[in-house]
Amino acid sequence: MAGKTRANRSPSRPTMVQVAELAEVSIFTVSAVVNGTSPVSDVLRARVEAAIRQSGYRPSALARSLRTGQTHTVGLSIGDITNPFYTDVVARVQRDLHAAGYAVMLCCNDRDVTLQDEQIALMRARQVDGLIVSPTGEDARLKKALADLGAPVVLIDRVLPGFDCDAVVLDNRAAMGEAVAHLTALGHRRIGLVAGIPESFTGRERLAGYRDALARAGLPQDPDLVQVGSFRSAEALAAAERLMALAEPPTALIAANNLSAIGTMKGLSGLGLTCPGDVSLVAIDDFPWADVFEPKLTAVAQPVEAFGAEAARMLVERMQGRVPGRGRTIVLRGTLHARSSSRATRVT
Amino acid sequence: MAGKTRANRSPSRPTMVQVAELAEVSIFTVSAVVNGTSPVSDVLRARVEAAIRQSGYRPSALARSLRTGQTHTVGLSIGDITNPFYTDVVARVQRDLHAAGYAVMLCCNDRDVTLQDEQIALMRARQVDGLIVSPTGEDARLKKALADLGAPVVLIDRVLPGFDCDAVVLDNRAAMGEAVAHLTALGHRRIGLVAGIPESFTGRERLAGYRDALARAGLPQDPDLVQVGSFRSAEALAAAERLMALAEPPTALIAANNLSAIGTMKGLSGLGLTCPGDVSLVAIDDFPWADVFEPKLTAVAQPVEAFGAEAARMLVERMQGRVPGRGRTIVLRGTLHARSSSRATRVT
DNA sequence: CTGAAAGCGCTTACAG
DNA sequence: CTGAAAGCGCTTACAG
Repeated sequence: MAGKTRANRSPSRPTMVQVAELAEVSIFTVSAVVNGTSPVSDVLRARVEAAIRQSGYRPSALARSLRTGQTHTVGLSIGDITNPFYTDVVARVQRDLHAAGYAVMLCCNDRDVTLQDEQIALMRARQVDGLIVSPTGEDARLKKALADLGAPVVLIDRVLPGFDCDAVVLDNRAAMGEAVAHLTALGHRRIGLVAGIPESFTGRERLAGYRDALARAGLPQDPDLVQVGSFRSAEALAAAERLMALAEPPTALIAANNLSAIGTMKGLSGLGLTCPGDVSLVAIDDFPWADVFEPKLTAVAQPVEAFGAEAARMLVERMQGRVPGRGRTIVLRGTLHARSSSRATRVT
Repeated sequence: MAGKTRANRSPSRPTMVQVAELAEVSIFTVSAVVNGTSPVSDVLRARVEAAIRQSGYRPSALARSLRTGQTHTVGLSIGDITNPFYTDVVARVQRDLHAAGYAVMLCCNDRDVTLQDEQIALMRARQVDGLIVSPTGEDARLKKALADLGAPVVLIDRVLPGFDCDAVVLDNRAAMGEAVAHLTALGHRRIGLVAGIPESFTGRERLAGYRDALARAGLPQDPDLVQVGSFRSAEALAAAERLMALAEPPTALIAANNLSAIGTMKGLSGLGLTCPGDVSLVAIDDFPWADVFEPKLTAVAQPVEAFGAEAARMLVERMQGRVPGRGRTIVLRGTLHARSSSRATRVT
């Protein structure tokens, strides 16, 4: 081991001018070989390359961006990275965008609209070339902030009514339809919903999907069977408690997302109820460990990789100006994984 | 709803010069009121503020950074955001750094050393003011890249032998010690380890902690009882299979991290073994759902929030130049949560 | 194929 | 308290 490497501020890194002087060429020539933007004779090229190696020159992305107006940086704004759905999406977006030559700036607003506006302003100031956002709320201020960005925007998971741009969303109604159909096929007739945020696209769509599916199955709509869990564990816990406290409690529950499923399970165990013994449970969103721990959660898995890949692809297309015109919406299908948390009712 | 807001490239945003012209002052005055960097008379200030409002002027962080040499951007380089430990740490780092006025650039290298170097080079080109990194490998090239950064570095989770900088790590030996002590107290004498990466700081420390604890308990060191799971689910699955295939299989297993625990559980269920019926299991790293699904995983929880908070705090101190001198290492303690995945041996 | 020069949008000594 | 001007490190017409 060659002694300790010490972290220290480098004493002003070499600039293009210095490389030019070293190589005894003009700064233009240096730029031309660095960027391959203009043909350079072999002699000069060799001199420049030697000078670069010798000086340890690295171009300043900052200066380049100021000149070109492009930062090759993309903003990624979500509510909560801790939600496994977003974690997976972020992972894929980061990977694909890096491969396409873009860095990603991550912002989590924890569902705080003000923080969200602030973060978008921050990304605007830093002149991101594009933005992928899973919007919190549907405020006019948000839409204005996005429009003012002056860069293409791709929405993930949620659509923003009244704002035209690319988006990639789940077929929420179909996903909910599968969940309900799975349970009715098992004989369930009272199916409770631990619902999402009513003010969000996903919350509304999943609720609508639930209602549609009940209707298709010829089941009545009982408002008591829908309790808002706000896509959060603690709220879902309370919602599950309310559902199971009904005079005629449901025999099955649907959790509107991953965190709701955990909260619902907590609520049940707090009440001393077992799943699927006392109630069946189906969730929208899958977990990597759902196959392993008990009850093995029946879930409608979202194609998280596709979410990230499609969002990154569409954004890159827009940033490169390859796709003019109005926003495109990609609708992805979920996949039901039937496991042990849902079972047939005893009396059919 | 006032019609659709259309996402479009703004036709060149207003500049400081334009604001100055509008307000009929010098560009210096505009800068002074924008940054509060120099006192300005009330009359001029009012004119400037009006001009800013009227033109919708927003300063360019890019131009400012080029001048000042500070980007107020921090790099965050980790192996895999999908690992819940890093997810939580990233969440906290992002929050604290944003509060301190820094944006964060996220890079995941998926344990690819080459990709890691590339991403560090990318962040260097973008002139990040600092870097938080959970290093993949301990290569000399990596240490050189970090030193060349010319900005303070804070290590998370892993220390880099031969590179002096701030770091925040778990007391891995103590954590392992607690896991082993918990199991020996339950009467276990053959305790298998689904070990981490031998070439990493955490892998080595946790293994050493396991060995020390066995010694303290007066138990023999059986090399067969240590199988490498590489901190990954698939490898851990195979390691668990090897452990349970021993002539004299262990009565308890320790998984070296969260993903190893999931892999170990998969391995067990593949072999038709139950936990804790056939084997007990203790993991380093906790899960938010560990209290809810069966078996409820006994785990040594890492203080993930503290990891993020301390790393962010130390980096900010360094970036502000408040703390000169050699690297500081903060060692955090884990907390054992005894749950149902570990139980007493039948014959004591 | 190569160079001298303007300019991207700011900040900041230096004068007044 | 205010202004004119240099310069951060690049790219890119414009000439030759």
